[in-house]
Amino acid sequence: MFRPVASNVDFPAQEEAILRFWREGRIYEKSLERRSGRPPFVFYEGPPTANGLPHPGHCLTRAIKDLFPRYRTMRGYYCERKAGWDTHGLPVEVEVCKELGIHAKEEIEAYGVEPFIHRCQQSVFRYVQEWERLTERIGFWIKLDEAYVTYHESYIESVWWSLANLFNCGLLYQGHKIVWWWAQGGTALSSGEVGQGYRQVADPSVYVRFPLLDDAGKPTETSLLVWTTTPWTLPSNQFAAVHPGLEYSVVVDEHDGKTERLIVASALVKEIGEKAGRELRVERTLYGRDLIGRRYVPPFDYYYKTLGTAQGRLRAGGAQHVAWRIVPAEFVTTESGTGVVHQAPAFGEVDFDVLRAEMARFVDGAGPQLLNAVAPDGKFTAEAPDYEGRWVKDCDKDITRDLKRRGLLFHQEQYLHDYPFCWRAEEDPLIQYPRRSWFIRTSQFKDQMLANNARINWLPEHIKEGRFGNFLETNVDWALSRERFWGTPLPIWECEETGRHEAVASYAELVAKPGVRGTEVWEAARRANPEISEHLKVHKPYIDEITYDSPFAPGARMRRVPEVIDCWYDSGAMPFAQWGYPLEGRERFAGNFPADFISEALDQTRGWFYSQLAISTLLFGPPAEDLKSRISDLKSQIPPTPNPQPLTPTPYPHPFRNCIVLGLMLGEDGQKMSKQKRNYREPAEIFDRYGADALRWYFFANQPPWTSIRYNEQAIKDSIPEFLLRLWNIYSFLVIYATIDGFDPAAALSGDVGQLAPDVLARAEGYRPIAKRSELDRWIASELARTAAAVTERMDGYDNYGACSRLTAFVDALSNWYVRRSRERFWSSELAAPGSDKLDAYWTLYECLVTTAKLVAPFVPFIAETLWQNLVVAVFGDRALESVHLCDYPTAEAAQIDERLSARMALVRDIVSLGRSARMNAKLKVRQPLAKVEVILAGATHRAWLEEHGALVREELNVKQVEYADKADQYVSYTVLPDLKRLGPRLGKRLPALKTALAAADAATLLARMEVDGTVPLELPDGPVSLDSQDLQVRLQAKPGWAAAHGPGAVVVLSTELTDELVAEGHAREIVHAVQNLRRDSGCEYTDRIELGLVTEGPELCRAITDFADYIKAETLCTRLVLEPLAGCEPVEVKIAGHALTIYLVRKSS
RNA sequence: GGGCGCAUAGCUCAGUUGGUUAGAGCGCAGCCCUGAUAAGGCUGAGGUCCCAAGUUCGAAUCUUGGUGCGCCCA
Repeated sequence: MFRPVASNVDFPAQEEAILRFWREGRIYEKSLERRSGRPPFVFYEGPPTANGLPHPGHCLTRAIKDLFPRYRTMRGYYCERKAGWDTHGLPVEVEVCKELGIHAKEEIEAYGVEPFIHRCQQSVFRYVQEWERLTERIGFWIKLDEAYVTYHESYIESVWWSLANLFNCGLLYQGHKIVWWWAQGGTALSSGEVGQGYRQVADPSVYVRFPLLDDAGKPTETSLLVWTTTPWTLPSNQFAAVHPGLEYSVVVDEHDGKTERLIVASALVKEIGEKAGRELRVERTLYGRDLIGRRYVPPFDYYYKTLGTAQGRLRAGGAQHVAWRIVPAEFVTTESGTGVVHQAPAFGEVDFDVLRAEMARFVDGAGPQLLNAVAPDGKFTAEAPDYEGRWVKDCDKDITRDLKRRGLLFHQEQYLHDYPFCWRAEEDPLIQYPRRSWFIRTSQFKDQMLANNARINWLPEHIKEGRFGNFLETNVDWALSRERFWGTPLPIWECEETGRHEAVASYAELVAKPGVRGTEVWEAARRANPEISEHLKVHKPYIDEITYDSPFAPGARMRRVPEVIDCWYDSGAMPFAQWGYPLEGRERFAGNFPADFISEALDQTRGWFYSQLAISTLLFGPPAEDLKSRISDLKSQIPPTPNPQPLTPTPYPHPFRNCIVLGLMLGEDGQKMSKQKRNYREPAEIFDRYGADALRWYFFANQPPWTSIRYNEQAIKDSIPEFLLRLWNIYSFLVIYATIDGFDPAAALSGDVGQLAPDVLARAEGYRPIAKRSELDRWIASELARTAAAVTERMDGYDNYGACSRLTAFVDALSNWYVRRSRERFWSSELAAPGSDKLDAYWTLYECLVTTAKLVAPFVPFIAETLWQNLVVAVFGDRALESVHLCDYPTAEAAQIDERLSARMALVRDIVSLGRSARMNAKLKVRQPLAKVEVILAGATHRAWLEEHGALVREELNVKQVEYADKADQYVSYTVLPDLKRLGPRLGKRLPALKTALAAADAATLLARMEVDGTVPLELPDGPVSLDSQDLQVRLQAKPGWAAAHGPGAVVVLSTELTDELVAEGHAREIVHAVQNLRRDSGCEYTDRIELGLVTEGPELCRAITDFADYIKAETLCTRLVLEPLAGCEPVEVKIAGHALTIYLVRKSS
């Protein structure tokens, strides 16, 4: 038999027990084994970093990542879930630095790269236990002990293989990148670090003349007026930028007896004149585009004197001067400055983009080169001899003075703005500075990435064209390298003599190189400390020690470049690197590419979503048209390696087909979740208080997953009574009565029952086909089938929210209509004999619960398992599947869907609800029986059926009689409304006229006509219209003066007339109610018998007691009822219908 | 400064190609049940759908502009 169900259920404790069961029973593994050989459903785990603690936001990610794989597994797919950890990157280094109390790069070097790396490796799993505990506790089934780890050798070698491929295809190149640079510390800062260091400062603001040249190259009287707040960048000036669409003015400036002409944006003429304290007269205007290409003289001639006349050949044909020209730029505005922007590409990212665009116009090598008169230590180089060796910011004053001396300074002032400083050395301003960096030529694959993106199913959809699509549109080459220590080493070796490069695809390939040396460093380290991880072999500093003979110059050595790579590349490579492909795992990779499903939060748009798409498109997509021939050439030149070349192109989309982009979770105060603010509760505590199912249901059922939600503990708590407890109560109800009645499905079914599918149940002794059971049973069976169909459809479309709302509605229907309406069937003294209505009720409720357990299993896996364990395993033992998660997801039994019955029952529920509403308005308690209700229906479709089911409504509304009428003009007024959705497209502008005509017409006449003819002609001002029955909707409204309530489909009118007998019955019910309260208060068991003495002065109450004595006795389990006091008890006085009633209650026995 | 998103009841959130009276849960008020009982149920009050303009026969929904908030980028 079923195990008894505790009345006060402790979900968290129960979940812990289920977790033990899953673990010990290897249920996850078995769920996979059952599906082996079935079509795969491929899931990729976006690797979290385990060097920080997980918070509730991570719970959402892990819950969603569990939901769909679980669902698909039940739907028959084979869905492996391999965990992964992201282990590289700056955050790890920062953590270690904190421990060591150091900051700067050279401090790390002083500490020693080798011990530093060891510490990094040891710290990456600092919180892995917390992560693993969270993962298991929330019910995320994923293979943690076979997790891929981005610092492992096999993973790194996969990454190397992919980079070598890109290198060999010419897609990896060295260039410059402008970074925020801490010159004193000699290191670049991440954007996060830069963001922390902004302060308001006053910088010099200078307006400088750049004299224009005429076509012959001779200086003119006209100058560009250029504005900058960094005078120290002027020696490295290369261009002046204007907006092509902006209007500029040539202004005449007369001062000190001189006349000169300046070019500034028209919008700024007045402001600049005011600053200088002079009247600037506009001579003429022109557009920015008219200026483009004009040459000028830069303020310093350090480079100009040698390169001033240099020209280069253009790709488009012809030649042009390489620098000191006016160039177009969209970013130029008139919000500050002059509208003409000084360009020093070495010291500004947008400036550098301008340079890059200019370079691209010239044939290779013929265009401008980057000019940079500043060394990495922030001091001028010998290229600016006047300032050599001085910190750039210290030179601002002298530079300004020099400009003034040479008559180039137009105006000077102080400018207050926000400028970043180093967060660890507050006095050091950061500068933008070019660093050499390795790039992936992603911009050449923009179209391919867009085509790939177009095929991905993004949820929500706007990500595709919005945030992600826009990001791809503005794609720039991926700056891959990092001048750091803890990361995947860039597998490129450089010839110390020629500077030529070679990429290495694996460790084996490296050590097989001719004349290889340096492997002994690692071996010695390993001997000295056998504890150190094998995987560190391919990391700095050991890998840097390995050199080999250069193939490019006899006698020269190949040495690794110093950089490591962006850790986003690591994670983006996981589709193949998680298997160690191609050295290992070729079949695993082939069988798991692309992914069917991934999900991460919105912040991964430019992170993991992009890195995966970019790497996959470059490696596995069809190559860019203009690269095709080049790549095949290159491929033929690639020396044979043990590794295969990229696969044949894989059709888009890859590497993922469906992606749910989760919203960000805010703290309870609407702020970002933050450890300092403590605006959230630790996940472990949530599990202990409410349980994982409550949290999961809150995530799945309260909103679509992509809405950014405010963490709301009350809402988590609420998912217990709203869903879990409601389901639990139904289950508890069944177990209580099944135990009393001895309902035992296992006794009725022999042999193996598997997952207790409908066909198996049908074999059970006493199980009648559903079609032969009562209407209520058929109704709930229909609801169950409809729910299964709807949930499946929604979940196939990755709509967990829609699926949950259907499940909620079903559980509500089961609890608040099926069980409530069936209670008497379970209580009846009838035996649960074969063919009996009682047995039908048991089988129906049992089947509903078993199927519901399966339906909710992916969402709330714990309660589903608990139900299955008791309803199935406890009785069938090993004749049934040992876990609900091994079952197939229920499919809708089409034969059991009865839409008409569902509609009818919905109508009954509406009518009952209306009746209650009417009672409430008339202040007639449900305990007061009424003689009659009249129900007026808007349509006759279900009337006959309803009339046969009067008992339902009678009981629910406590009335003696229900009458149906489809016309009842006395109670009801009719309104005939047009179906706008139907008529709108047909009538368009004539709709208002139609509405007026309908309002004016007599509804009853219209309806009568409709009944006879099927159509109604209507005369509108601009001609006649014919309406059919579907064009019109009838709305009923209760006329005032009746105890009535109206809804869309019906009006319910109460007969409020009370006979003496009805009143007496009402009183009797009140008395029963009072006695029952007293029974409870005096601690009676349900089965205790009592004796009652009821004493009252009120004649009506007396009559009620005498007339309904038997009823009162039966309801209250009373063996003796008298109208006088009883001894041996405390009398209790209550007031009923205005009269005092004294109750003497004596408890006898059970 | 740019991009993307969000704004609906006191709170947390739904609202399905524009359609008649905009929904749920919680909270609140009133009531019911007392054989699911340390539960459960019913009914009700509560909304200028952020503001403004536009498109349309009709706008919470589409367009434009604005305000506020969040995220990403600069």
